[in-house]
Amino acid sequence: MPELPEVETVRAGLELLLAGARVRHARALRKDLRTAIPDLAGLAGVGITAVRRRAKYLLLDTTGPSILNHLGMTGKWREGAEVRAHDHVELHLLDGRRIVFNDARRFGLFELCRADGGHDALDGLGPEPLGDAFDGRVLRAAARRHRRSALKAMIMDQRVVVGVGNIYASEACFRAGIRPGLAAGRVGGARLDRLVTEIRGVLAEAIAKGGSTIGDYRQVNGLSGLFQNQFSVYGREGEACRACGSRIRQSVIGGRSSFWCPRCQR
DNA sequence: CCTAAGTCCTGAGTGC
DNA sequence: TGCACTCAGGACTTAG
Repeated sequence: MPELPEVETVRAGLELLLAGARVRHARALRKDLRTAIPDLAGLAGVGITAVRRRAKYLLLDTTGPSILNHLGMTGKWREGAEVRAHDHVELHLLDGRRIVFNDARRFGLFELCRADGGHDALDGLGPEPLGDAFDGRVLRAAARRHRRSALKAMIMDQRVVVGVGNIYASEACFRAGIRPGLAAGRVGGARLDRLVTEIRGVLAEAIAKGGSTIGDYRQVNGLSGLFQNQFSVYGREGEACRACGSRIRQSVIGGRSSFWCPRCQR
């Protein structure tokens, strides 16, 4: 899926489309996402007040229930009257526009929040990586608990820190100079501090570039992201490291394809 | 046949 | 032994 930078880019685009708009009615064209889409009749007539992000989830606040949405691997939002394959939810606005959530692989989520604004899916999530609550102490504590698991798997654990997925985990480990497969418990505190800095840095840079387009991710306005052109290691197996010239290596760590430089990362 | 941006569940293993 | 947790692997799904 879209990781934090892609979700944040979609959030900004959706906010432009939806903030201040009023829903005439909302309808599910097919309900079979990761969980069944609930009855959306309660969205008729609501105003959309804000579009927020928590972790990789989007939250559409309304004058009625908030909408909780996850893009899964292939979830997309767009504006347009044309019905396409894998359109799941359409929001018909009072001004006549049709805003659609489409998800080919159906790993996404589209639900309504409780009356108190919460949702079970948001429970137990770790701190936002770009917020003050994420610091070296967070990773040091996590590394003690997850001491035998691979460092890369640890930073992708959404209970440890949110928003880091398979692409940015490899990129952050490269920037920090740490091998992604190293057992977390064997990485010293100073190196974990450095990893915090690099996670924040790579995510912030990627947001500034509109995210990374691999396959079918698009911004709400249909444009591709640009950060894929700046990858140091992801998807570059066999190519030369831009820092030292060594061949980038690939292996499966925690079930996910992972990339690193054998010389720059120890 | 292979691979893919995510998450959830299972069952085996670990440690108090 | 019991319990709570960690950790690896597979499942879900469609497209290229």
